[in-house]
Amino acid sequence: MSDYRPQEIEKKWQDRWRETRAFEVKVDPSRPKFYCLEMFAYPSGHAHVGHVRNYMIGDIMARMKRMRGFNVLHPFGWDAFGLPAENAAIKNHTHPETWTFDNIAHMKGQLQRLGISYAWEREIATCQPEYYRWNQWLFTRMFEKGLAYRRRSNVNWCESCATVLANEQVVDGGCWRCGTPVVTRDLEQWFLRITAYADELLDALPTLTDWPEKVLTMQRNWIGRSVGARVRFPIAEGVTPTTEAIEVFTTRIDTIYGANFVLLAPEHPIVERFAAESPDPAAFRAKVAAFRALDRTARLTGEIEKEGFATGRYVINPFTHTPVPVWIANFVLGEYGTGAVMAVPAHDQRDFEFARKYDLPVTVVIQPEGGTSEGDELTDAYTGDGVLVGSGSFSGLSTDEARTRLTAEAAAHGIGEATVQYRLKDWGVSRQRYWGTPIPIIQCEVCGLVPVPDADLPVRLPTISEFTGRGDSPLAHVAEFVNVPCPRCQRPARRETDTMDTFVDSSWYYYRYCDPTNESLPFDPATVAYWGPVDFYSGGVEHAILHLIYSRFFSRVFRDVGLVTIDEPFTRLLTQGMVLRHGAVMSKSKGNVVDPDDMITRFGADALRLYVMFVAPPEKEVEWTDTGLEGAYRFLGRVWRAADHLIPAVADAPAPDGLAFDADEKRLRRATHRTIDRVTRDIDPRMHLNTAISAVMELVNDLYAFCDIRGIKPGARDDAPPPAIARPEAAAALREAIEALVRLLSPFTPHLSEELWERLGHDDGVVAAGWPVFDAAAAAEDEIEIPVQINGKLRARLTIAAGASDEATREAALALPAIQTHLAGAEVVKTIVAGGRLVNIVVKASKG
RNA sequence: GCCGGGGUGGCGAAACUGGCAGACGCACGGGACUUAAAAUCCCGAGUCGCGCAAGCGACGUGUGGGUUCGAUUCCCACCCCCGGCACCA
Repeated sequence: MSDYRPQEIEKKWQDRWRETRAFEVKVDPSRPKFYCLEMFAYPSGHAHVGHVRNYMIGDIMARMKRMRGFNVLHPFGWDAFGLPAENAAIKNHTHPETWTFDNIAHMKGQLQRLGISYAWEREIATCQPEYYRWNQWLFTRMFEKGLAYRRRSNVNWCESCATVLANEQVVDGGCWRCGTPVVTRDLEQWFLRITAYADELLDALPTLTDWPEKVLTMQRNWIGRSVGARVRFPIAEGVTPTTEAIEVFTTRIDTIYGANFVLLAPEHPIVERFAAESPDPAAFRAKVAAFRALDRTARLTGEIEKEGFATGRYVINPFTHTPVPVWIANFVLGEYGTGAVMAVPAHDQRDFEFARKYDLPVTVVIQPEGGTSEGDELTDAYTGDGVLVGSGSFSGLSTDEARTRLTAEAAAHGIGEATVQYRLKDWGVSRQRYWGTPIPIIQCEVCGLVPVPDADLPVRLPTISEFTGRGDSPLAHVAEFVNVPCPRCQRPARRETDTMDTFVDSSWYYYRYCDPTNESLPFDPATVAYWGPVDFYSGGVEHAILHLIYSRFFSRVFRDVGLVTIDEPFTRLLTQGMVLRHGAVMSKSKGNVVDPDDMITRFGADALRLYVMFVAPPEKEVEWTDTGLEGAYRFLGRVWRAADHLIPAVADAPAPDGLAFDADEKRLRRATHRTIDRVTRDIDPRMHLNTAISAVMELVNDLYAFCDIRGIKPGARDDAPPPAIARPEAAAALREAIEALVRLLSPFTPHLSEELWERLGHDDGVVAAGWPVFDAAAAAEDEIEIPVQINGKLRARLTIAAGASDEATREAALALPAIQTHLAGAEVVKTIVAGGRLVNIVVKASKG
């Protein structure tokens, strides 16, 4: 018998897990698999408790599933490429690789001290050539399929990070990493054609039934499919159409008879020609330039005054056959749709405001159900559905029907067609930085863009010593890297010097864990067929539209190159809440981080794990409190004292089967088995880890209450003699409770549980022992206490045999003295007996 | 504006299918042990009123209505907080 000394037992078990490679697994088709994964970590240096909460959540799941007989894959690794390593190199003159691996070593130690049950043999770091070689391999496959392509375009540029950002990486107009406002640059860039999968990515969302609604909504918004039509408005010479046309995209073709003018984005290709052909090209161009110079962020977020000017040109509305003016407007986006819109001021709020501002006509073509309106009288656009008016032969149709009919009509005349437009753009993956995967392409003057042959992969990142952080891609300055013969014609050629976005690395790492050392393929298809998909994936919600949409895309690319057969990589997703301190997210700059190592030193990893899991459900944010952690530590001391002190007294206890338990012992056994049931369901599927822990706490309280009644003193000091327990039945019930308790707690507090389990005389560990088995008979109540209400107000409690008939329950309730008192002089209207749960007597108040 | 989540004691929270609101814990108060303190063990506690007391009563889950024998839970309207999207035609 001894005190609870977490530092000793935690070290002991962590050493043992490492020595026995306790969490290593292999493919075993005879057992059900469970792939449990937490989003891997960027090796920033130190993990704080906000980061490690996520690893704890996954570990609870992994450890519980292991005990329940699953073959559990629970790996970990490092998202090891990225800018901070390079920035640190610039600042401290250390090589990014040194910085990265030093950080990995430190953080790995932190995770091991937390007792997270990772299969460390499978650890990967994405900056290793053995890993990024397969980024290059897949990029080549995508290039071959036309899914990776290069084009010049306006891209998002972060001045501070000196690199391009994908659309997904622009948050509120700023860089997702550093917040610097994003500017536009015109660059030659590599793109991955995620839009080829846009429909599939959207349509499969409803199959993700175990994802949070919030994430599904965010992805749906991000993909932003809108169904509409393209319609061509011929450019007019006077009032006659020419053969040239401006094409618009609209979701409201039903309003086309009310299209009073057409608006062009300042970036629209025809703008320059209109300028050149205008009476005063210089003034025209100046106005366009002013629009284009508007702050990009403000333009995208709509925080600008809507302005425009007439080009002096007209197009013919192809349905009304009347000329309408063409304006250039600052709020029309060049990169969406066709960069031109038909403006229907009566039925679009933006167009309405624009028309009123510049005194343009407003023609009503949709009447709301039962209402009428005139363009002159409108104070707002009517954007709802209704019935068409003033729309030629289409008048009288519903908006819904009109959309179909007008689209068909346009198609029949070759002036338009149905089309689908996405907000989602192709993924720009070129980065003008060093610490990333080299893009495996060689540019030859004769052959064009030629992929590096698979046999020559990986294209290794050359070691460079100078990091300036200035200007273009660092690799462009490494002559030996850049100047290579063309793989096809052997003439001198140049290597691509940009590196890949690090989100490429994280888009498929979960498959690599299944087969992390494969040297001939990214992974063996049969191995991934066994382990995949990830059954339980947890991480921060900040990846809802970055990592999680890219991964769904990559998983499909792997499917289409024949390496996997599933569509969706993650079956169940949990987005964990952040840990706050003083109301703010922990960050080094705010100086409010809690270092897990400090807490482990003071209270042990088990107490830290228990506290973080107990304080709130996993999805919720939590506020860190030291007193809460102390409470968890106190509780574990209480568990330790009960278990360790009683072990000698219960060591020889008989098995519970067939024993004649008395009332107290039965009550304890009931508590034990009810707790097993509750904890089991609370962890999986409910993931209410906080209530699972409170159920265990209640069992501990019940155990102490039992000891109190029997005069057993588990809380006695170290030097007290072990208590004697007279009845073998009592010892049996106690041992059963302790053994259940230790195992129910073991996903949360693995070190403490293993230690107590060993001290209880088992030498094969809690995993081998398995999850405690619920015994419904032992959990059953003989008698139950149910509330008795009068008119919904609690008036008395009734103790009655479990399973009593409704009639017997009713009579017993009515006979209670407290009920009799309340019923005096009242008339019972009816009595509701909710089987075994409640009695409610409905009365009418007596008059007078 | 649209979408999603939420609002419950001093605090973190619980209540699974409409059935005892506040489990469990933190902080707090009392008792036992101790020369004393810490630790530990036991007990108490939503608010208000009456009572010396055991107890009794009223009120109580953001606000207002509704459905129901019964509502934290379902419906309608509204207020507030958090997250996401947003001039996307």
